[in-house]
Amino acid sequence: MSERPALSKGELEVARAIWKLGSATVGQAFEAIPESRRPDYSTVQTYIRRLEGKGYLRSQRTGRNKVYAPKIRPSQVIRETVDDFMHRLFDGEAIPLMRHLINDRGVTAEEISAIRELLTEHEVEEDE
Amino acid sequence: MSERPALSKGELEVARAIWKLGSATVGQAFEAIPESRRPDYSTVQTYIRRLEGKGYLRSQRTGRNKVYAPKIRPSQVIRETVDDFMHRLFDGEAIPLMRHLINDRGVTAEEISAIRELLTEHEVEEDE
DNA sequence: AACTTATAAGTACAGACGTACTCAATGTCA
DNA sequence: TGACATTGAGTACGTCTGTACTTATAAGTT
Repeated sequence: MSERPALSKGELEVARAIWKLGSATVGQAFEAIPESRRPDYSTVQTYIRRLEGKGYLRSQRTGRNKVYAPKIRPSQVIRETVDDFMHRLFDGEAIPLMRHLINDRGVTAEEISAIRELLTEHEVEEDE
Repeated sequence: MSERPALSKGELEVARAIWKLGSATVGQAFEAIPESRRPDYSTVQTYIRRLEGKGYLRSQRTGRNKVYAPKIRPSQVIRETVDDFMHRLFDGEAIPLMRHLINDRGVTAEEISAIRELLTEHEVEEDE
């Protein structure tokens, strides 16, 4: 089961940019990263190279360019990443994390309603 | 604000052990880590040394022993850690993370009720 | 007092990571 | 066609991290 090395922070940022675009060249990924956090072009290049090495992306040449796309579904990567995090900080249990999010942080009334809706939607889906 | 270096995985595991105990010697922290994940005693020692260096723990001698205790409130560290994570994976927004927890993972009916209760409790508190 | 054990303190070391420079090749526009 | 921009590929390098060994010392035990 999933023995890819985990994503580092920098790699994750870049991977997310590519996920959002669907697929992208280094330049496009670079542009897609918010300027405030954007590292050097060559750094992005390095992250992408490593991402491909780790098995998260695959590439395909188009003329002289290389287009990178997810090799593993982003949703799966996200799930694994959240799982790992939840294990490390909350013994793998969702409820304590939820409790933290709800209590130890300023949740607005709207957010509460939003969450309630999520719950209801989820229940309905489950019923089908 | 908070310019401590972040916790590494190994450091977090050990820090959590100490948090749970309130304060502890290296040996006690070592024992408190589930055997399955427990590294060498000296590794725990190293993590603790680094935790103190990073400013997360402080120590106090008791005879020939050293007792380590949190220098920063665990709740704060947890908040910062969750925040950082949320930023890196969900642009800092709680709702998408919640949505993920609720939808993209098997939430049981009981968990849903539990979450509803959390929400209600939170609202009540807020009203006081 | 000698032996064993726990703890402290220091050192080590490879691999991961953040970060970027260099150079070469290809494409574009004046 | 010559200069500039973009991209690819390779290289570099210090710090952080996981992981542990070693040495010294203080305590408790026989």
